[in-house]
Amino acid sequence: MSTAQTVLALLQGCNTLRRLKAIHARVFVHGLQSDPSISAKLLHFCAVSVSGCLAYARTLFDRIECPQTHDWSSIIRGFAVGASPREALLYYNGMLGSSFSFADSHSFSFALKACERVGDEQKCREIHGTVIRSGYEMDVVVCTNLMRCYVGNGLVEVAQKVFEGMSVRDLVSWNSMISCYSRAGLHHEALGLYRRMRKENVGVDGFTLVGLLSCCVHVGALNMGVELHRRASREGFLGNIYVANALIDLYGKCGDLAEALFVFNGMPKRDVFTWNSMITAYGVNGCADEAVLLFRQMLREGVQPSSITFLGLLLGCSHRGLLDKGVEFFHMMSSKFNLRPEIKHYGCMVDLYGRAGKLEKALEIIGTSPFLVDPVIWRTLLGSCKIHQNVRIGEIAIKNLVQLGACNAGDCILLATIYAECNDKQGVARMRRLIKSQGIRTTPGWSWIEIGNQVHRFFVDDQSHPDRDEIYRKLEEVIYRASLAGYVDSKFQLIMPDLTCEGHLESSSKYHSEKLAITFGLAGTPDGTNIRIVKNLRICRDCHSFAKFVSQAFSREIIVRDRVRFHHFKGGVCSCKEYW
DNA sequence: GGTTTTAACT
Repeated sequence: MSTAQTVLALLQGCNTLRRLKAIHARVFVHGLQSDPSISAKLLHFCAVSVSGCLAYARTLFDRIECPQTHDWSSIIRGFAVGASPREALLYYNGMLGSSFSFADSHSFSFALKACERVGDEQKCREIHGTVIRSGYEMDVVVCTNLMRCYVGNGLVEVAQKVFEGMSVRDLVSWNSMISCYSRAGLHHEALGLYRRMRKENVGVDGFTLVGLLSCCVHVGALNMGVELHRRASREGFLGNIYVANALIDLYGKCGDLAEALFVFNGMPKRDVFTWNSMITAYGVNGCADEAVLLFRQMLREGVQPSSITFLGLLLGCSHRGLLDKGVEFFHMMSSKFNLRPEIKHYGCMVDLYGRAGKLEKALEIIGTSPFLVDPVIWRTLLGSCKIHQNVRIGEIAIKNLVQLGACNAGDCILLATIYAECNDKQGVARMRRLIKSQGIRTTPGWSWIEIGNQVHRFFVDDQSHPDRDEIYRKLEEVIYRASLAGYVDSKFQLIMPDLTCEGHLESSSKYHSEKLAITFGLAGTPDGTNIRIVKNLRICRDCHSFAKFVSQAFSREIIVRDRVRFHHFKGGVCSCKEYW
């Protein structure tokens, strides 16, 4: 065996930087430093391996007289995934200017990865141009990276164009497009892609299932999730821990705790995601006691909790009103587990104290937060002020929201409602003026309902559904039957009929989206079927009351997942016990 | 020598 071959063999088995340096010394002793295959191997190890060293890689690279394409790729890759992706782009530019080498699919892919991390939209387009000029436009891996890079820069439409333009797509490209839609918040589009995959007979793997399940969670598409669960089971993916974790999350966030627990119990191996998903599932469904029991079991089994574990626990405590327990967990984080509470944990504490009526204490928590205060935390406080009709602290909250430039119509409406409930007409008028003067935009409210595998979305007073005439006729009937059961139409009841949960101020809206969705569900599913609604905002008093009486009048269980929690309506009562 | 996956305060 020649010395060069011996060195290459040594490199093959090398797994530490110390060993590598020893090999490097040997390379010098034998005068092999200019052997291109050896320097390439050395460089690749230093730039890419976890036990490598980027600074050392840079030294090695600088010593290569005529770097070849794979040398450039290694150094670009190292920096692209490391601490300074900007530097990767500098090397990419260097490669383009070099006369010894040319860019190939690998170097393009790594440069795009760097570009995605840097967040340079212009550079992304520029690389795209070079890709086309270099004839790599049809390369599957390059296109996949282009898609990711565009989405990372907020250009999902361009990513979609790249995807549609591909002449050959492999499963990774499909999975990546699903992930791109998901990152852009276009969950419905991602689920639409799955329909296309079925039509075009593209199979699925664990990546596909996890991506799709996550989309189902976001839009509350339980039926679709159940179908994916069946498919996962049929095709042997239930042993995939990612898939099983995503299923627990799906069932938890769709209000089916029994099924979540069934998946959890069936897992031979669990990681911290598994425990966190199940604890959070209990938390969001208002089962704090179960969440705490599970947490204890987690510790008994020797799993180290993460900060997310505590978020699930705190969430559970605040929705159940377990003030002392929540405070205990908050302190336990740092004292027992060396975890620093993050801004979201402070948010939970504000919620916890606020809901319990301790608004001064909630305000104090905001003051002690070492983080830059965000709008969400003030909005949380404002929500508590609404529950406890506290004008003074409500005004502090809105002032801070205005200062942060984050005050939205929903916030103004919340405070206006507090004023109205305290019969402060001037206060209500001030809020109206604030909305007008600041040109504050309202968030349109919408509700989803899934019938079969189709998700139907309704806006307030929606006119876009093809069956709208029939839906509105049915709605009149539903309101009539609900009122026989005791429902009082809000039009005669509210102090401010135009200040409502869906944020419509100017034109007094008649039918909130959940009323339309519930009606559509009653008409479109067999008697006795549960009706599941997902809503982007909080449910308002009127719709809450409506849902209660409908559940009684039609003997249906109605499950509404609003922006923050579940309401299970059954026989005229709601699981939230009027506390939300 | 490369590409795709999960949970998180209102």
